[in-house]
Amino acid sequence: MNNATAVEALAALAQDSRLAVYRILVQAGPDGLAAGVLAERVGVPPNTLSFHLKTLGHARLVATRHSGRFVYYSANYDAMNALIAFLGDNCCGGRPCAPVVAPSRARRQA
Amino acid sequence: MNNATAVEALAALAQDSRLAVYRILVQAGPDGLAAGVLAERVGVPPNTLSFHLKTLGHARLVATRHSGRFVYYSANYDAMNALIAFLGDNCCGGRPCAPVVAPSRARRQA
DNA sequence: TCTACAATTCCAGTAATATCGAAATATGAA
DNA sequence: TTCATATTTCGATATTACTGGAATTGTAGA
Repeated sequence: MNNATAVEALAALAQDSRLAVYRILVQAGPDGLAAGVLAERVGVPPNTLSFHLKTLGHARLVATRHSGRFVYYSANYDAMNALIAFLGDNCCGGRPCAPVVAPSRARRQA
Repeated sequence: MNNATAVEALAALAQDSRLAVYRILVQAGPDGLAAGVLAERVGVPPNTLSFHLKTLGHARLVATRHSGRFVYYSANYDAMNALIAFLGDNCCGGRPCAPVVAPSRARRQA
């Protein structure tokens, strides 16, 4: 993870519809949801959502799986964990501190 | 934390100079750094950085402390932890899952 | 008070992003 | 093949964001 990659991921999430989609996918789990279902749930036209899904995909925050006419989108958990680790990297210069932002041991192992 | 607040925080971080500043402040710890020091480290004019610091401040990601002619900026760790919790909320519908994005027990207690 | 310095605000130009109608692509069913 | 559905691409417009020079505010020291 580097600055540019992190900016791309953060920018992908920094939009109403895209953040809503991402959270729905995190809650939906590994199987994901079809593009049309997401469009209806978020309340935007399918073409507009397609644009946003492309943005999330290019940032590697979501993955796609094709099944017949449907395209299922799912959250990429590894990308989020890497982003969180990057944001909290070397928190407080490595000294022990109460307000830790660094990933927990469990998270790093995931 | 709600969608709009999270979007504002993510948008604040989704910019090269601002992300660089934020990470420097996370590593600097609670004492923070003066605006001028940040401008020099990031390599942008003071007025441009001031604009970016205002954006980070409005998103509550950084706090300010005045001391004489200097203004010290520091990272707001609570805001980041709240954002991370929001992003991983109800991961996989609450079912136990390997790729957890939800905050660790230690993080929630911080 | 006068000067120096830190930081911010103002302003204008430029660039990037969001939106959605219409058209195109692709798969499945009749 | 023909039709219906799912999704994406195209194109044009509107909105928002980034940048940095110049001017301003505020504090400290001579």
